[in-house]
Amino acid sequence: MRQPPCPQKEKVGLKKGPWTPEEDEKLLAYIRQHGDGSWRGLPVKAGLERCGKSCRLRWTNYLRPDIKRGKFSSQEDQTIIQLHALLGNRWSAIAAHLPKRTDNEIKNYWNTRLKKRLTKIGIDPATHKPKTDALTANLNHMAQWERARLEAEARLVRESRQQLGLSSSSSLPPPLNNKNVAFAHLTKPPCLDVLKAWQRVVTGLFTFNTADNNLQSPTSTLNFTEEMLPVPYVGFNNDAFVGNSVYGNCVVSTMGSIEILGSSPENAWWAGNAMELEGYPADALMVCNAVDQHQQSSSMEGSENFDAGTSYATGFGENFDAYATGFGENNDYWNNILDDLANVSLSPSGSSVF
DNA sequence: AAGATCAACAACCGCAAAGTG
DNA sequence: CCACTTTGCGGTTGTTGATCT
Repeated sequence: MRQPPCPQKEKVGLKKGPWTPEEDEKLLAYIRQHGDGSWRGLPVKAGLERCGKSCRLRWTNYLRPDIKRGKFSSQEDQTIIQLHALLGNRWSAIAAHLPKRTDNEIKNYWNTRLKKRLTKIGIDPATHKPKTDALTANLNHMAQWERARLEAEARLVRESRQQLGLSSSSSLPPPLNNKNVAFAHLTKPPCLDVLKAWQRVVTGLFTFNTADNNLQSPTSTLNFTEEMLPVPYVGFNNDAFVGNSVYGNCVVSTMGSIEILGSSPENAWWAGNAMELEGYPADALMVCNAVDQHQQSSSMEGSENFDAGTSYATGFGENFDAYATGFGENNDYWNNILDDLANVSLSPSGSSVF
């Protein structure tokens, strides 16, 4: 025979709903004097018109002195996501790894924030796998962007030709003077053939090497063949990637291997479907559908979270819905790009890379 | 300014396992 | 072993304040 969930609730006069400060003080005073436990008889002894279960919940989830309240840190966010990928909705087990946080608080935080955040970036919070429809949406978004870029590029090429006195139908490329090189820099960021890049993701050419869909441990290794990953990828230290249920910081850049390590509390991390673009050197490019977990930047331009010194990045994140670019400070890299561009024709479309 | 909607959080409910006499 | 109580857990709902229209 099962007891009712709250044995005293049949009695009239038992209070429900939010606790008042006076009730909290009564409960605290009683527990200070007698300790917790024996919840059934506690309310009467403590002078509370509550059921014992309600008192226990209030104590364990709110009044206990060893509870930390307030904003979750990015480190805690990461831990929760990692553990949820591993353990599922076992909130008490997750809470055991987060000192001073209650399972109820973690559960609420997951349901109201983290779950939405993952959904927003195209990760199914139940499976921790990318959602196909989200990938398609991203692809459409990026296709629009690519189309706009090509149109702008074509327009600028037409304008530059007009300025140089060439007819629009001329098949001859304009002379490569400094002006054209400048245009090349502005209108033809290298290797932005994102459609092909994303196609590689969608068609699964670039797969993580987790045996199943669960995170096996806080440290995993992702492997690629050289063919899949023709350029060494330099992970930005303390960047994190979310993909195929893998979370962690990408810190290794050896050919064909990306190692996912544990988190770093003081650094921002990025969640998204990230990949390098082939054909450029290790410190070249990445496309990242990103979320700034620190929620401190409304744009990725100039963001210190990217290794801006050597990277060109494009992405759209939680706090903004437009592409932003972050040109680094490493002029050598961009000078090299300009040198490359000086050696190719300024055709209005197409990339020299793909 | 007022009502509607949303987000965040606290609390409740039901179930099950563990404990006790 | 049984009947009952206590405790723990996870899903869900209710409340409140902020934001939007």
